[in-house]
Amino acid sequence: MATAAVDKRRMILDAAVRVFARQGFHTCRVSDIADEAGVAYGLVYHYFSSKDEILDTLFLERWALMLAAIAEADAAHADPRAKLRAIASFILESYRHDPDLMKVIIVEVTRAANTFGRTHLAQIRDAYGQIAGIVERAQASGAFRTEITPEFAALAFYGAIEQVLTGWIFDEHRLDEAEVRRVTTLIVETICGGVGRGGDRRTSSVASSDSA
Amino acid sequence: MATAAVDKRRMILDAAVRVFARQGFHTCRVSDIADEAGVAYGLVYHYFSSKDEILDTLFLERWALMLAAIAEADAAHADPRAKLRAIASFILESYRHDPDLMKVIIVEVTRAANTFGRTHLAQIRDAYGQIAGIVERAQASGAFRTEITPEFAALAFYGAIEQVLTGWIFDEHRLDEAEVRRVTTLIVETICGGVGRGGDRRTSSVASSDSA
DNA sequence: GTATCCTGACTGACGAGTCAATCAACTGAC
DNA sequence: GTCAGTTGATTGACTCGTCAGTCAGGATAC
Repeated sequence: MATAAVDKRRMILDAAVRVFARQGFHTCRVSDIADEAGVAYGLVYHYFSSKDEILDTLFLERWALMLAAIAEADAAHADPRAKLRAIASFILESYRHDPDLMKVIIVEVTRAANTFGRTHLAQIRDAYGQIAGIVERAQASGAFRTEITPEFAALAFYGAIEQVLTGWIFDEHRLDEAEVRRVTTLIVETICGGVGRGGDRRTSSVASSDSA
Repeated sequence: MATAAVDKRRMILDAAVRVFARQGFHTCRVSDIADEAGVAYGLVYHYFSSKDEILDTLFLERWALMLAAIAEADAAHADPRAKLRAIASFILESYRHDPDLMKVIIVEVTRAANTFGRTHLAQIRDAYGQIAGIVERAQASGAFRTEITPEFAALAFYGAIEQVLTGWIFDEHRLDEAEVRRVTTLIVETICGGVGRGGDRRTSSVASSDSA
């Protein structure tokens, strides 16, 4: 377990991020990853048992940070709006620091949990669940209105963020800190405040238009 | 161009939807599609020049309907909320009628927009643009508030819908008409009204917290 | 009779994963 | 301090299954 050994493993993972982002997981060859990492083909199989395991590792590493960030956002703030802001900010900062990695996570894993292991699906849903919990407690405390289910609010919140990132991903948009702040505000404002005018709220009409 | 010929082409496309949904585009073989369609392998290449072209065709067919539905929703209603409701309803109904097709569109095309033709990307963005246009005009007429940019509102709206569908896709959730109505209401209510309480609106704080 | 539909065996390329061999660092025996 | 022995890192040529796409020919319609 020499330092050099650890470095090579890391180099392969980092190279894989760049290659997956550039060519896509299915389209690229394992030899592309080895070449990008400046490492012999066989070494990839010394550290990973398969091409899939490389993607697995990248996702699990990143998602663990994500879950931790959500838990921390929940713990660090009292105001639910501040909690959501912290989560949105974390995800946008992740993209700012490593757009390739976020591209891989979103394009290859989040949307592809189909063919991939069901394990990832559980992890992803864990994140939604935590966000829903935040909303639920905000409703219980009276800070958020109860017409919208917590699970739905969580999906809309995460969905809005992912859609913004997806838009950026394909034309390799880079952000600065100011834009992260601006977009974070926009996301939280949209989900919490809505796009309609204040007087346009139809709180009572929700139940009536929802028959059966 | 006999009727039977048209039918075979259609049969291949329909079979491809089922196979792509079940196994994923990259994982499945062209022979799987031919088998599913009850047709000889070679016939697939009589009607389509490549495996990619099949997916292309499915996407373009569906997306044309999508764009038409958005245009119609815009034309048929005066109230912007009703317009958004019509669009959300159309997408959810599409899922209700053909979940496999929607799964393929969302999972395989969004994912492939990377390696796939930029044409699709333009088509997808066209839809966002139209939705943004609806929001923009609603703001001009005073129905929607102007703190949230139309482009952003469009992303959040579409993102929320896609996230809900993505959640359903992986556990093959089927809906009835009542649920379509219920979820449509939820989406429109979330995007237009927001999850926060009425008094929680921070209209003026948007500009102040957004430095630079 | 010819144009289009249809068949399925075949091919050629490609790429994931294997493996036998080399190298580098350390270990302990003398 | 050095040398055989051991363990793990590293290499890249090779194997072997897989599959997209071809093609030569048969069936069917008009």
